[in-house]
Amino acid sequence: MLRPTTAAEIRQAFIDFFANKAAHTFAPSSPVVPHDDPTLLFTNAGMNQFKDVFLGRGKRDYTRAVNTQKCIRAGGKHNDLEDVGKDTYHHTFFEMLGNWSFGDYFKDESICWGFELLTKVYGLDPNRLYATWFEGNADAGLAPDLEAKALWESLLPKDHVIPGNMKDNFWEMGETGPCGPCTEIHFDRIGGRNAAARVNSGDPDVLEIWNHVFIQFNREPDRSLKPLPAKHVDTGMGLERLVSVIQDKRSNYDTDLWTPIFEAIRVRTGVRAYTGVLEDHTDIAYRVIADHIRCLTMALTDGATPSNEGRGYVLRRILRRAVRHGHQTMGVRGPFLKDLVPAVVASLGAAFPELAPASKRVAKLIEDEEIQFGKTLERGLALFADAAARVKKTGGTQIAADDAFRLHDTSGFPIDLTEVMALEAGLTVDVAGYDTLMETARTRSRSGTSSAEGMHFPPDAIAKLEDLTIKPTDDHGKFAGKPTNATVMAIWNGKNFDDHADADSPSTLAFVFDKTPMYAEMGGQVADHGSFHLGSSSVSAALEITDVQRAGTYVLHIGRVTHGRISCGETGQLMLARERRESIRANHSATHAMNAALRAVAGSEVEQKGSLVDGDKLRFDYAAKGALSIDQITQIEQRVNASINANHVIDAREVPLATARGINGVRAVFGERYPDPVRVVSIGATVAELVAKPTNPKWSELSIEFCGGTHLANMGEAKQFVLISEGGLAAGIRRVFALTGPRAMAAQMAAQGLTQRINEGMQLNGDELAKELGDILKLMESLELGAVARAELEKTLESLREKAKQARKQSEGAAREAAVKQSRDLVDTHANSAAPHKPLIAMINNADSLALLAAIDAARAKLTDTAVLFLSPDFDAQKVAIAASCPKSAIDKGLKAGEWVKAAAIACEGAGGGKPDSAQAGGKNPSKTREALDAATAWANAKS
RNA sequence: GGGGCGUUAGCUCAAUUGGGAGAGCGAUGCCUUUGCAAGGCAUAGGUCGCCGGUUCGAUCCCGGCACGCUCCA
Repeated sequence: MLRPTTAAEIRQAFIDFFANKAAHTFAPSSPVVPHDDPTLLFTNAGMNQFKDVFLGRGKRDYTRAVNTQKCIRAGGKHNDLEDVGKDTYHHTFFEMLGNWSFGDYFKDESICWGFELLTKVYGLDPNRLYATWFEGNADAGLAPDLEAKALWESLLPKDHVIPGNMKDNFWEMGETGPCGPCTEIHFDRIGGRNAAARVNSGDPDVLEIWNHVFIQFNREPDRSLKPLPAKHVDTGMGLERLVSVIQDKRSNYDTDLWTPIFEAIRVRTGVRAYTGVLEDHTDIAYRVIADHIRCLTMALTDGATPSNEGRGYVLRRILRRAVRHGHQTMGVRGPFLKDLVPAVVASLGAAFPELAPASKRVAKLIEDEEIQFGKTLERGLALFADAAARVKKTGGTQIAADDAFRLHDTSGFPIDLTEVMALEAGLTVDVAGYDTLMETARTRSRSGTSSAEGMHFPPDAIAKLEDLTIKPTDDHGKFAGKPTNATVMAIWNGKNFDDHADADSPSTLAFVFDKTPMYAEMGGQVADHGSFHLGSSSVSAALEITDVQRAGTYVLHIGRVTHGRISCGETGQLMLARERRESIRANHSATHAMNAALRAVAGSEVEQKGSLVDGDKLRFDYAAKGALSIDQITQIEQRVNASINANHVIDAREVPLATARGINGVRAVFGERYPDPVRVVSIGATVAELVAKPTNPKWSELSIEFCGGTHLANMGEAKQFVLISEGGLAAGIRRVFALTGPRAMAAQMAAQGLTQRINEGMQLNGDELAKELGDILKLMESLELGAVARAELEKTLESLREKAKQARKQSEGAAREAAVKQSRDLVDTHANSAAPHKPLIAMINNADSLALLAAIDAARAKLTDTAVLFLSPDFDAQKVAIAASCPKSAIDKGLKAGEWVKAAAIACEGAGGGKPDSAQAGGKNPSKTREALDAATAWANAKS
């Protein structure tokens, strides 16, 4: 057999070896974005998709598996982001080859097959291989793994078999959970020597290539270890490293996994070719950009989007790092990463067929994000220029720490970027001060976090229930949801199991029953609420249930005992909150109908990204290019309501997965794994009809989804459907909210009422108009309204707004004119008086502060060298407006406007101030206007 | 989840002890020019994100909310 040499051949050889040789099932890589595990930022190990098996919560219909898993290590616990580019082997995205045994084979087969694959198939020299085994740990009560040691000594020279400690050779999944010893296979790139001492020493020429984990214990909450009944094998071998070893390259980046991508970068940017030098800036940029574009292409293909939080934020940072290296080192301007996507698809598209169809969408996402970053970059550059200018102005040479920090904190400029820019400007940066600020910001951010933990039900609790031979909860009644006689099987208080629970117990408890009619939170549908009662004629004890969760095969009913005592073994009646369930059903069925309508109206490329159905509303997220138009929203509503009016039948039934996938037009959520058989929910035809003729082209017009939720029997029960809002969630992702039933009808009524009010409002004038407009705007904010109705109302409101604005301007203008006219009369009289340079102090009627200022302006235009003070009482508002203006000659004599108005204001129980040449004030007692005039006169006289 | 920054004319942004909201570009009109490019003059355009509070007075201070950017976890 020919030795595999290219990366593609090496990958395929691994899969073929385990599939052909030892009957492993090829389990394709799960998405790099773990849609169903919120605790995980990205898929970061091959075992992620089998976590439920190791935890004892799930099963597969095979016991041996093999694949190459797409992994990302960036952000979160495993973060290799900062190291990428600096060395030969850190990557944000990489492939992990792995083989698994679920309670099937163990150490013997795992080690021997591994050795055979490496030496016989890949042709590695056994004399360059080293293996480590777990030496044991007395403190932890762990025996040495002599079995692994003996196996290796039968395969390798004895001095190539090395003991290892807890840190290197004992693997734990988390604080608690499955764990066990592991054995690592290392390879010496140099050869012809004994490199045992270099193993695990950080020498890049002696590297770990394959880790075999033997899961045989469960770490209990009390830190003790309990042997597992079913032992598992979990192995992982980084493809990029393996390829470098087989291709005899000293760096992962020198293999055929990277060279085509480097070439694409060279062509696009026009820089010199990659030379593989570690410290060289251009070569660093090559490595960073190549690594990051692989990571981005894969993550975006699998449904992630760059955003400002969570995994989306990690991706945004990765993209910006790549852009920065391109700009700074390679001198690229404008979006360029997007042009590298085809190179990644060409490189990995055969192994991961999902890449090619997504490539256009991915390139667009990347381009949008690059453009967006361009804007932020410009703002930051302006900030930096400002900071640098300030430094130079004061003759300094160092950018201040808080400037550097602000650049980082508000514009996302990493400190090293600021340093480079400072260097170019002939400056340095106060990095030590920056670090201090960074640390205080970090602690402040941390101190703000408060963790409120919900009901925790660890895997060992599930195991204990199994030990007590408690049967899985029978939840077949959840779709019918009828009151059910159920027996209490267990009561979990968050830490232990109790025999009974009393009303005076303050804590929230989780109850396990033998059967239940309640729906546990799943698939975007919230849990039922309900209650459990003991006693036949009168209720002797009651449990109020506010949450229902699944834990393995059990259903937890979470809530508190409201009176009496409930003990294990007792039987009572379990009922769910009927009305709430009804509206959840209506909302869920409407979600399906809307999904189909959305696809019909906005095009088949809209892809569901998630949904949430509760008793109040339905929420639906989907990937799409742009916003829905009002017209499209109208069409969607019409389609769903047409289905309601036609009273379409809704049917649900379990169907073998293969059959179900064959139904024309069936919809499945991106990245979701489905059980077999899978439950199919269809609207407009029964599942039996679908299965009878799966290829019928008519089906593509119906709503057919895989779904485990509760639904109506007929669409007519939803009564009415109204889409209330549509908006963007992140780039490329839209979110809509909608209502059904009574709430939908209420939204329509509200819209009608508002339309009428707006039309009637057009008859109003002046203050009444302004007040009505304010009331209407407030109502529009607080009411649930259809998106279409809202848009129409906004349009209608436009003219009302315009009218109110005109009315306001007109009344302001009229008041100003009246004030100005009075002012002119006063000025004429004053100018013709005996002492035209004496301060003019007078009262104006019906002038607010703005009109008063206009009156002052008018006076100043005529009496250029006379101080003027006007005031105007308003008895309705219980206010006195005061304003004054003083020419330079008066100010020189001490007649300052600010102090002048203050004197007048104090006399009418107010206050005020302003600049010497112009000032405003106000009084609170208009009946003292006379006193204010007198005070102003007296004060002015004292100054002249 | 928590922190920081921001939201001012159609666009890009100014505006400090809290005291009459500005520039540039764009728009409109007029002028200059054989025409173009351009130039000159003038004009319009603002609930200073929304709501509340403090104050005689809030774009500015305080609190809440919305949206955007950004950092930390």
